[in-house]
Amino acid sequence: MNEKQHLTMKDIARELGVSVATVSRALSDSPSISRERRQAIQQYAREHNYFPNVIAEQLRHSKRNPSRAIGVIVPELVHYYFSSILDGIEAEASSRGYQIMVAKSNESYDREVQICEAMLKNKVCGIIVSQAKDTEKYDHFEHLASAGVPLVFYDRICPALNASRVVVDDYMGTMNAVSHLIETGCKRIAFYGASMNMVIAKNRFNGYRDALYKHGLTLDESLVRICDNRADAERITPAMMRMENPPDAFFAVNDETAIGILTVVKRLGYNVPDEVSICGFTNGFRATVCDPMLTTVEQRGAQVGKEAADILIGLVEGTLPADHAEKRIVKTRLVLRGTTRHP
Amino acid sequence: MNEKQHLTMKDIARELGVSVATVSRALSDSPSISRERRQAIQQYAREHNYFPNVIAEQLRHSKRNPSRAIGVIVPELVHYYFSSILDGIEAEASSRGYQIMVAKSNESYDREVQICEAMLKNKVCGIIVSQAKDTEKYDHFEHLASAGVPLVFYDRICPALNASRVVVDDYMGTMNAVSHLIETGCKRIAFYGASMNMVIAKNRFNGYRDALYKHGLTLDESLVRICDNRADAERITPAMMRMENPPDAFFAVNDETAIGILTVVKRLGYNVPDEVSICGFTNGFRATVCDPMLTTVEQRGAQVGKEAADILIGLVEGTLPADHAEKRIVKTRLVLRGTTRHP
DNA sequence: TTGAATTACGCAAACGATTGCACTTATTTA
DNA sequence: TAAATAAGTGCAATCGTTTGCGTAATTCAA
Repeated sequence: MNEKQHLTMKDIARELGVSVATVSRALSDSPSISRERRQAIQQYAREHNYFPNVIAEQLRHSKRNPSRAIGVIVPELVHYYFSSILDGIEAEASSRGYQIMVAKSNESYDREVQICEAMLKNKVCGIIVSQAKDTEKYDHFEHLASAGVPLVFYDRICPALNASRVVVDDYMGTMNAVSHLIETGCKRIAFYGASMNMVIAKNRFNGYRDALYKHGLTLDESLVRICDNRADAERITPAMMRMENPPDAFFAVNDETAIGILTVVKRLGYNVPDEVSICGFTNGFRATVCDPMLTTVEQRGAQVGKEAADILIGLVEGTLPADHAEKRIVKTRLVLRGTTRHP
Repeated sequence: MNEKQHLTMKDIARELGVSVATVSRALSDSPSISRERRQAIQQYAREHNYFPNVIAEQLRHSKRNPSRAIGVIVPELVHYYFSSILDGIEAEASSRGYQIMVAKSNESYDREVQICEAMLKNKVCGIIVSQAKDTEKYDHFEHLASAGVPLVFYDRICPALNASRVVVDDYMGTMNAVSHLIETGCKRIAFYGASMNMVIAKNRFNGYRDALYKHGLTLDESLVRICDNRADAERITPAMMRMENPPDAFFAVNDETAIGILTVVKRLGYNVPDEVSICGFTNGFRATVCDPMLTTVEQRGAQVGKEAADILIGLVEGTLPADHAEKRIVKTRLVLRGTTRHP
């Protein structure tokens, strides 16, 4: 019933009394095989549902043709932004005939190194990666690069490496969002961001700062906090609101944090958005679930993934020169909802 | 700088003036090679960071050793439950030395067939799959099975095929949830479920029905609706509440739908949970974001994924007999929050 | 009829690794 | 001293394909 052994060209050749070479050529529709034989062989193959052994094909072609598997390293899987990116990568890859091999770094440097090794062994044709928070050494990436495996960074890029990358426009995204808060009457805007050693965190902070300056406001350090998750937001926000001159708006580095702020602010009896405005960053599932719904900066993960895959495939197929570092920036979009006032 | 060409055994052999066979044996630490040579070869390999070409290894071993890549087919990626499952699969797979190859069916039968083909070509050692909603033929799965590729279904199983599977206990999960609604005083409980041609939808409905019966309530068909997303929920719920004898509770097939109900019910001025109770199914991101937070049945996607990977690897490695159909059921857990009353 | 051109195929080497077998030395035993 | 044993290597086939080259059979032109 279940004939484990796949049919090979050799089998077909034996059965039809021709050589393996003839079978190979017939199946690739080479004109150097007579029409009748070609058709006979193709028909036999079809009827016995032959399909080529890619392993062998790849081995034969390893010099010229790379594999068609793209390695994707993602810090987390159960995460709106990252799964959107994965979705974008998968869509682009599959539409261009590539498969994706996915591994989760769990934000750990060691795991990241392991994964690179495994992917290299599995002969991926290239790797799309967002660095783990943990990662401060780049030797594993350099090693890949010198082994000729194209690398594309997304989200958390590696500033020390001049590699291809696609990021969202954190600076402008934040700048626009904070400008919107100011333009709807907010004067004291708090900023909850991630630790500044990540490039994206710094860019968002700069966008915040410059939006304030642009509108003639001053930066009050007491309104700036390191905070990028809900639990921390719920912990530190009450104190923030107890200040003698509390904020009238919050910009949070992601939706999750914004929701934490919203929860606390509502519990403390403030009206959102009239007394306190809140703006997040991501536009994930959560944004339309809370009450009022969250104004937030849409991060367009699927687009990021698509661009990353596009660059990688370009690098693999030689459309882009191998030594070229392609850098793309995906524009964000401010989505206005109920946690901010409207002009 | 960037020497594309990987170092092969042949290179090492040439450089050290020995045969390829000797290199192979030395690297596998065979005692039949003299200690000095063995060490010299190993050192040379290490210094020039040689690593074996898996393609070639696999070709050589294709008879005995399957590959270590697991194919995973998922209907959607940007989805809490499915990304949780993916997370569980990835964790189990990577801890046991396997990679995962992911593809998204987009709920389309045609795409599903394509993917199966691609995965077969890429010589995955087995496939973990949730059927697309669309799928009603199973030939592609049977084809895989007869090619000797182990198959494990999760979530949406294929009832016509006696294959391994892991599902959550939809029946008991729903039964317990509806019982909880009844025990906290609800008498008219509406049911929003998916189309009954999916097994999981039917199981959930049966759980609902039996919970009613068990508590001496009767099933009112006018309270049962086909509805599994937020937009539909927001569309049909107002009419539901305008009935002369409106429901005092809702059970929804997923959190998203439950949120839709919650939004409408709150807007209509009902108090949740005092006048109307709501229970969802999933326990995803949304559940803790809405106000009040959602009582829901936790679906434990990561556990489902882990079990599925465990079965598949068992099948691949022969721990489980190849013809055996292992069926596992993951217990759900009712998470009580603010949208239902507490005893 | 003969040489050239064309057609249709097979041979065999490659891709990179593994492994049974044979072979050369060196060492031991009788 | 001859023969048996052991230790250390190499040869060559193999996994399933692809492909340059050679060659037999056929056709064509002169």
